[in-house]
Amino acid sequence: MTDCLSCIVRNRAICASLRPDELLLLGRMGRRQRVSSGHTLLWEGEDAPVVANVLEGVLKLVAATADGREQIVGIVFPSDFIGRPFGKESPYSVSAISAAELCIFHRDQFDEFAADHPDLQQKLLRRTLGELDRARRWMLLLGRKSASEKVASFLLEMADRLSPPPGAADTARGFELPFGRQQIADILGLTIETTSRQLTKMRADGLIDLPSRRKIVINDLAALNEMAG
Amino acid sequence: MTDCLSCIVRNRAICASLRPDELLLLGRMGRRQRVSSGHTLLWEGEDAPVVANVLEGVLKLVAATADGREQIVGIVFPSDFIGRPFGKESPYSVSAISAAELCIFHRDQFDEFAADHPDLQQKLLRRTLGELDRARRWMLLLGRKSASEKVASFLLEMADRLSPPPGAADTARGFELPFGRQQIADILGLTIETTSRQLTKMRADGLIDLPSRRKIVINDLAALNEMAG
DNA sequence: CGTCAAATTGACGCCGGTCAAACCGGGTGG
DNA sequence: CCACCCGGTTTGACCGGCGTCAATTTGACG
Repeated sequence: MTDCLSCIVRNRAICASLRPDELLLLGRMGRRQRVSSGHTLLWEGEDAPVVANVLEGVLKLVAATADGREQIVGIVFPSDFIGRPFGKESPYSVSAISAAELCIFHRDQFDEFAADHPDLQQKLLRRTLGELDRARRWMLLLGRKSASEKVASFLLEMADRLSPPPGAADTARGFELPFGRQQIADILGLTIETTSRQLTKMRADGLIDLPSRRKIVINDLAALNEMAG
Repeated sequence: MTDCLSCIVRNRAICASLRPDELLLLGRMGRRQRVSSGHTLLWEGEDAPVVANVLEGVLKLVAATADGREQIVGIVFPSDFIGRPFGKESPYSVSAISAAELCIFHRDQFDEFAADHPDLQQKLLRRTLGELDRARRWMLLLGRKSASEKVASFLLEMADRLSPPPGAADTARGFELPFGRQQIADILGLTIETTSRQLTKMRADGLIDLPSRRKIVINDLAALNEMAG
């Protein structure tokens, strides 16, 4: 049985709204599962029988055109929720981009449980409203920003979401992306070449350092903010 | 006092979840308001003290860059809900693009009411999840589709959302857009010139007719679907 | 040190943006 | 009824940013 009380995301996931006895009930419905990097949980357009909380790792939500062009439409971090309550099929696919651990529920069981627990449903509503806001800000980026503005905006958002908490051991500024270049391109609606060129130019201009393939160090936050448009 | 029982959107708006006595309570909190085309209800980044149901008319949600480029990030039709429950400021502005009638609530009063009415909150959650799905499909369009694919996708979506119900009086195929060319461009992340050129080309190719500035008649649905990518 | 995928760099072309001019339709006033 | 006006739209000419294709370099790992 799943031990929810000691769960790493106990206080951050939607479960935080539940009392211990309710948590026990939900825990009985859930099942922990490890998935390896690259594994696809839900397929675009297919029936989506499960929802889940993310305990560890990072996943991407991907929409694709008929001829295979891909756009990443969401990034899922630990304590985030995935799947589509109250809907049969997923409008995008969900894949792990790192090894991940999930807490999985059958969708209809979860829906039923949620209907009986308004606080859980409110947490889910708050989260969904936040995701919607984020998606809409991203639409501005995709529709109206230039390549350099896109990359600058991306770095700022990632610095915000990924920077280690201020008191962390590594005093080294900077953060490690969970993405490769192609995935950054798929997030920004660019090609991998354009993405790479923009990053190289920013390094040449001294705005950032790129100490390894996936590490980013921001040298000039103000200039980056300016550039983000 | 607002008479909710006879409201035009009684059965389609989130209020549909309420019993007559609950509706009476909510009705006391609400206030009907007409706004004229062009009026902006909420400003991007400013405090958003109200939420509302749309009874009549069409509104747009707009995000903008510092230098004035605009992207429409949502379109709001009758029975849709606007505003940001559980959040102080609006991440985008909301403006009427036709004369409109709204049913307005103070945000914190509404939040409180919603917390006590799980069915209302569930309706709101379902709606928000639907909006999120729509926003994400639009991200694919903005990030990865060509101008012709964008315009074709737009026409199909509008045909779907705006076509008169099958048994309507006007047997004339087609529909009337609530947008001008500039607004279509702002929806698609294009310029007005590119949008205009694509529409003209589609007419030249016989895919559509443009009987007046805002009317669209689709002649070849299959070809349009093909073109949408 | 060898291997291989990922990333970078370069050369080139095209789609869609920019700027400018012409056109259209609907409303107003003579 | 018609001339005029004016915002919205269309059309044209031009050009630059970003995509495409291809070659090279890098760095992680055995």
